[in-house]
Amino acid sequence: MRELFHPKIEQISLASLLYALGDPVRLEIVRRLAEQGEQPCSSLCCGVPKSTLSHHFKVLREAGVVFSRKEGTQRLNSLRKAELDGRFPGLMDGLLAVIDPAPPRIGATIDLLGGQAGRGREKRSPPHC
Amino acid sequence: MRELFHPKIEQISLASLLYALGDPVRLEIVRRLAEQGEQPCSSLCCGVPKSTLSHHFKVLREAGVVFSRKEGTQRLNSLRKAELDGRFPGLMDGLLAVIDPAPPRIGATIDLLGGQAGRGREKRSPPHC
DNA sequence: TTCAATAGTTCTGTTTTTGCGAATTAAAGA
DNA sequence: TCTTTAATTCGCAAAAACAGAACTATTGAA
Repeated sequence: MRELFHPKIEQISLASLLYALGDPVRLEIVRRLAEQGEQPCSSLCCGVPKSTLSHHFKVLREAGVVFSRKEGTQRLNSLRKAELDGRFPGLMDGLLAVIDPAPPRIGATIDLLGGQAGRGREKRSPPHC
Repeated sequence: MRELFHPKIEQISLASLLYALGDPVRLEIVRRLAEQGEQPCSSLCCGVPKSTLSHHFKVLREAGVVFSRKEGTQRLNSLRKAELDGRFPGLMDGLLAVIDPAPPRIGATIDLLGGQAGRGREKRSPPHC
């Protein structure tokens, strides 16, 4: 598990940020990180294959949305909220305010799917999660 | 030029909206519609092939971002701002506030490109622009 | 009415992404 | 060292993006 690439916050464009957020799975990840703080990938795996989730985290990381640090055998991800707030004032708060929380199933693992659209591309390279 | 499909505003998801906005060309289109009001596709064609632009407008339209009406030989596009404000309060304003305007070239056609990332998919079908 | 011009769309082929299962790597602990 | 857990990478099939070429619709002459 090698160290991961994190773009400098001033390098990220609004389009690439929105692109990263334009997927229901990734949006749900962001919502949970905002709500629950730092989380390992594994705590969000429900309903999505690991390899796919790894891809989504990579997209989020490369778009500057999340920061990942190694911690033993897992990787802890957190929102780069303060940095994003500095780069795009008000954007994340406005966004988090309108994310409708995925229907909560009491005490259960939550299905990350359910949204209806949003896929995309990137132009960068390194891996993730 | 047949009539176009416009989703009901309550049908659109945040993810699909963000997906549509997650492309530098589309983001620039949105910025200009917000700034200049209703515009034909042709007024935004600079630097992007017609067929590609048509695709981008289709994505925006199907994501509920723009409304298109026929007017003679052209199609006039406008932001569905009020509806979007109703569905996702504050989101578009927050977004428009942080779009950095493409470098203005005085009196010239503006190159729509220049951003660095953001592509995506959709799950719908009908055409556009 | 017929022709030409303009605005957009659709078609088609190429390239890029995505999503997922399978195999792999890394770290931690018996 | 062997196992378990966590996550990445590989490889393939399906989908989408892009852009050029061809097509359709509308307008405005001639």
